[in-house]
Amino acid sequence: MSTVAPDKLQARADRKTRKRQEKKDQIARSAMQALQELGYANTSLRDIAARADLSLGMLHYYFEDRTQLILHCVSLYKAAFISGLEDALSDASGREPVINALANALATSIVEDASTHRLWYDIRGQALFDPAFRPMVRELEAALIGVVESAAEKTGSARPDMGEFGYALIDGVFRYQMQNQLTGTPRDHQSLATEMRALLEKLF
Amino acid sequence: MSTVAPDKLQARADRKTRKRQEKKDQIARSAMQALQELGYANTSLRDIAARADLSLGMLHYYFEDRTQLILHCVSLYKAAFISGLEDALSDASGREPVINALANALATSIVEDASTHRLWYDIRGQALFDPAFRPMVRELEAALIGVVESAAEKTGSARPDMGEFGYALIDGVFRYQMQNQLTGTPRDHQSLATEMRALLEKLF
DNA sequence: CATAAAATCGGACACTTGTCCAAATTTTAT
DNA sequence: ATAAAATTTGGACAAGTGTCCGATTTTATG
Repeated sequence: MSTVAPDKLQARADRKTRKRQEKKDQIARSAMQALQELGYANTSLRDIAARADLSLGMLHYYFEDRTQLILHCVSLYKAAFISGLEDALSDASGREPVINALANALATSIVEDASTHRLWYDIRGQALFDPAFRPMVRELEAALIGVVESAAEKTGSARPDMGEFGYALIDGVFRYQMQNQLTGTPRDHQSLATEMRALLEKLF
Repeated sequence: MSTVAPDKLQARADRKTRKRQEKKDQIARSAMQALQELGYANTSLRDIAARADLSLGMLHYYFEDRTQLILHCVSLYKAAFISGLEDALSDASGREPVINALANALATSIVEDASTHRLWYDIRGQALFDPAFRPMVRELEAALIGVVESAAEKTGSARPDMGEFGYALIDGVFRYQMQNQLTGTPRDHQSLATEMRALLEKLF
């Protein structure tokens, strides 16, 4: 029989799993550093371990395999990017403010997090070949489509297929901007936002 | 001194290099098979050699290294895709015919060559990390931007930045269609063309 | 403090990778 | 027919990969 109350045991177990989750997140953040820099194809577990100041074995102590670790990274990316967009949108109402908020949020993300998005596009590309990544990609894209639909409603331009179609268009411009930012001529926030606003004005 | 005329020597040399080029193309076509199926990250030179019914050493006899071989594949893809689009456009004049021709050509390519485009998107993503691929990606995208500009002129809607902006938009929809075709619910030619036409009507 | 559990290390492992080369074969030219 | 050149082979090589595990250290618990 146990010498402590069941609720206390539960509390302990929760603390344990929460601590474990935090450690996983911390490892994933280090992993994202490496993946952002080197790309999916060129990042080894040793690269990740080095950046996390951890031994190789630890990675397998916290993650089943390489794929699970990378999926955890994408999960973190999703949470950050989506909630950022949703926050930007939630503060705005009315057509022009909504368009401005979205354009500004996207432009800011290009300037500040271009190499993080580069990693996302890399993983999304991998999902075209490796089914293991598809559910996560689908989840993230569904959330992005939801953001577009939400913006469409706020601007009074909600239509069937607006979410998917709008996502594809915005993503096309966003990706191209990211590519130019990293491998071409970097542009400032205003220029990026203006271009994105031009698209959103036509879309919504 | 030589026993044959210089022009004959020249002709021989040309035949040699042409034969060599054809062999390189043939190897590259086999390589594309493997790359289309497995993706950049998961395709080894042994995978390629197996599909080309060639020994491993042959690949290095014809190509300096793995990167050069893959670049040759992209070069072949470029020639085929771009000239296909240019042909489709050259036969059309007037706003609606041009829009229809472009929408149809793109939709046909989604239905027939989705996995080839998947490879292109994979390589384009690699270029974000590996500078060796960037010149080729730039070249191909410049050609695609040129196609969009050409279409814009034919529809009388040429504007500054129309090429880049239009390319980004069309690419966003095209890529999303390709992704759905391969990992989601495949659609028929008409449905794809209708969606693309809807975009082109607004763009031009 | 003692003990059990969790965390961490360091290295072994089997396998794959791109590259390279000496030798053998085939093709071409004289 | 013969020499030279081009092509092809098969395997060796070192480096790198993901995975796994026994031993050790650290942490939490009674």
